[in-house]
Amino acid sequence: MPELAEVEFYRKQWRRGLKQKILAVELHPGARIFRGADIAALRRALTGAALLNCAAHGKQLFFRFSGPAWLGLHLGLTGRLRVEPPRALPGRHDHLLLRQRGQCLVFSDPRQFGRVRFHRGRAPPPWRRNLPAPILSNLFTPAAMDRFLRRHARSPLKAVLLMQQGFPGIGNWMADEVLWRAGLLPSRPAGSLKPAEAKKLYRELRRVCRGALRTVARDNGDPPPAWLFHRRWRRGGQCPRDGAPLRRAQIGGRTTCWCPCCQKEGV
DNA sequence: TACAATGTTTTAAG
DNA sequence: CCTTAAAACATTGT
Repeated sequence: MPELAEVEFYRKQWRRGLKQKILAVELHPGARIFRGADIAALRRALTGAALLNCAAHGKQLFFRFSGPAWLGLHLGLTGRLRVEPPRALPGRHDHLLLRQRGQCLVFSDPRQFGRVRFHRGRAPPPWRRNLPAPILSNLFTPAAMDRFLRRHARSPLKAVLLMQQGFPGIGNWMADEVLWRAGLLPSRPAGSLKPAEAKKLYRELRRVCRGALRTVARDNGDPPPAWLFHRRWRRGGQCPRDGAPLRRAQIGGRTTCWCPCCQKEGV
């Protein structure tokens, strides 16, 4: 599920627990999402601690607690964060519950591709440092994007857009949306773009991120009606721009949707 | 039934 | 050491 904007939406769910103490931590010790994490230390440190800060970076979520202690969450493909009444009972896929006075913060993930990380100490944990430049930050420059594209010059554009080291927060539907709006075939080698094409890719990339944040992150709703998003899974889906039947294929290991009419091979 | 699903990580090959 | 591609992970829904 979660790409950039959905992750931001889920961050805002748990944000409702800011400044409040964790009265109890409940978790499923064997759950796969805890792989590699020190569960005993997590439980010990967070019980009685206050949630001081929350931040989203691409698809990653960071929560800082008094102590100090850090919780890193990745939602994988099916992870969600929600807020329940204080005494709510955990459902089948609710693997982590942080009970507070006013509410209970819940992390659920049926498929468990998601992940929980824990770190104790004042300094930010290793997994919180040296993160790639956020796409909407001023560190994400056209030159930086071009460098990344050239570094993966032989891979299809679609696959490169999915790389979190270069495009943090971009996932399957956002990548298709960006390429559709930029008029670029997903199968184009990333190193084959002419300057004008790279410029267009950059602009549409930022536009899609902004648009998704404005709509999806607000209330977990849908992107704007004219976006490819609404047609891409539909059988017999048509291009919102020219009505041409959409094509689908596996590119970069993922199902990819594009319009053969307005997304062209370079000269 | 069999396959695919808004994602990473590991493994292996070039 | 770097890039690239494919398989693996676990569960649900069509």
